[in-house]
Amino acid sequence: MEVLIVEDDPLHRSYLHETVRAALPECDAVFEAENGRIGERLAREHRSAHIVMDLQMGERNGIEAARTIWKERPDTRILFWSNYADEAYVRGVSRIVPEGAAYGYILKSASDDRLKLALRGIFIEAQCVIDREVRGMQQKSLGSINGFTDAEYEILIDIALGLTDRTIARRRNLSLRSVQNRLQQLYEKLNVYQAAGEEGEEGRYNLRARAVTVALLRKLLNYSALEKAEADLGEWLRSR
Amino acid sequence: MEVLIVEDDPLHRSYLHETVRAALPECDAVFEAENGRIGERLAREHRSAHIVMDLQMGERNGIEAARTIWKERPDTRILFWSNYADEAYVRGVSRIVPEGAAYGYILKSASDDRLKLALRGIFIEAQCVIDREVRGMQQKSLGSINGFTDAEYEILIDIALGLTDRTIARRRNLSLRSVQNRLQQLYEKLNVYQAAGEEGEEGRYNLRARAVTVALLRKLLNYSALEKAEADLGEWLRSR
DNA sequence: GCAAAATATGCGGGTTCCCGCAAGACGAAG
DNA sequence: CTTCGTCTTGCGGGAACCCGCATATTTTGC
Repeated sequence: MEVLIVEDDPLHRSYLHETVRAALPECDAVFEAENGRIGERLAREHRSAHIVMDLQMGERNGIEAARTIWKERPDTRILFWSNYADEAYVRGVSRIVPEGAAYGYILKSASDDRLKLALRGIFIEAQCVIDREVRGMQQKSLGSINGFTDAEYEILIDIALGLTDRTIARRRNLSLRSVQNRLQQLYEKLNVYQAAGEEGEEGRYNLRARAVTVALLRKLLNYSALEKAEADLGEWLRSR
Repeated sequence: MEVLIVEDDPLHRSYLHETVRAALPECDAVFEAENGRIGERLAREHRSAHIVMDLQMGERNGIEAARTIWKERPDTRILFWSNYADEAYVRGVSRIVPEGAAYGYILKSASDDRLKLALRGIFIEAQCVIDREVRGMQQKSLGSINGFTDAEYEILIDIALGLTDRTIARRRNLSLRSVQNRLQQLYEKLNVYQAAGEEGEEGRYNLRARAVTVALLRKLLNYSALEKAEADLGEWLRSR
């Protein structure tokens, strides 16, 4: 068995290396990549079937790397090992995992044993191993109470990018009023109406801008999600 | 000599410990704290004069911790050791460093030797040691071409928080029109006017929201800056 | 298949935002 | 003192935003 490690922090990389060696005696070789781009290349060259990957990397982040890797080999098993359980990351990952693929999501704050268990579970047993904290996020992002629809998430991204209502309507093939409906829906869910305060005039917010802030503070959105959204937008703009 | 380490990642913490021992043989004792709050407490208890600190920590980030520490003992020497050179961090740090204090800002990606040199430079020689990459940011944030005035930065934060023009005016003791002037100034500097595109109507942006996005993408703003700004806002709201 | 519920559209209006124009305030040079 | 540059404020208007109300259209559950 061969394992590929994709992680930009040298300390974490060598720690992962040791842990993989310790948890998987059947492992013959361990390769290391220090960012997503190199990770993609090595995965292609070695036909890697077992990958441990950080999500937050400078050159090319884990989600993008995983997407292209999975596009080429959907049965690759990937363990994401990340510092954060931001809803933006969790949503990003579950968006791209192929049907039936085995994968995992473990926090860096997890213990040695949890990590080792996850390594064996995913690479040997083909299970899905998701940390408790991350699991909570998944529930939320898939609906139910505090959850956000795809439609709501989409419009959140659009206003976060700074698009006008009209532009959003064109981009999503909607009427102006529908866009505004979704916005109202979003404002509702994000609790942006609270401090508007009637005639009190105290703490009045610009709903549109406030919604983005609240989403950021709640980690519904984060830098890497914004970055990706911006890239998508650029592509769309160029295509017309 | 005693050194206090404030860093939430266990791997980085023990690496720092070793490096401090290696670089500073005259060091008698090393204390460790795993977040800003504990760091503040230990600094107080041990009257620490030499501190190495991460900026990004869950419980209480490095900038806040440093501020309270420096408030109690302005001659404390602090080496910030961070993953990022975001302008938001750099600006945050240079805002709080006391007159004449010795401090440093080293990136985690720097080599062993750079870190050791910085440790000796700051703790023994009382120099200021700022990494090249970080230095670049400082130039920018202090004025000149691509730089932002305090006024511009302030209004950027206010719209990022989602305040209305009127609220901003009250908060900053300005007239409505002045607020809007500063906004125009900000839009100018952030290059938000480019894709507005005349009658073409293509890619028209909501300037206010777009400005925040651009600032985030350029790392003029980041999560921790937003978090702090939100706390400040809450305080101001309560005070009236 | 049908009723109920959710979602999408159009219209009209009040509010906020964005900004050109012009007039005062203040400090820095000359 | 004058003049220039920068900052501030007021006014007015066009555009965008927020949203209540009423009407299609689609989806869902039975």
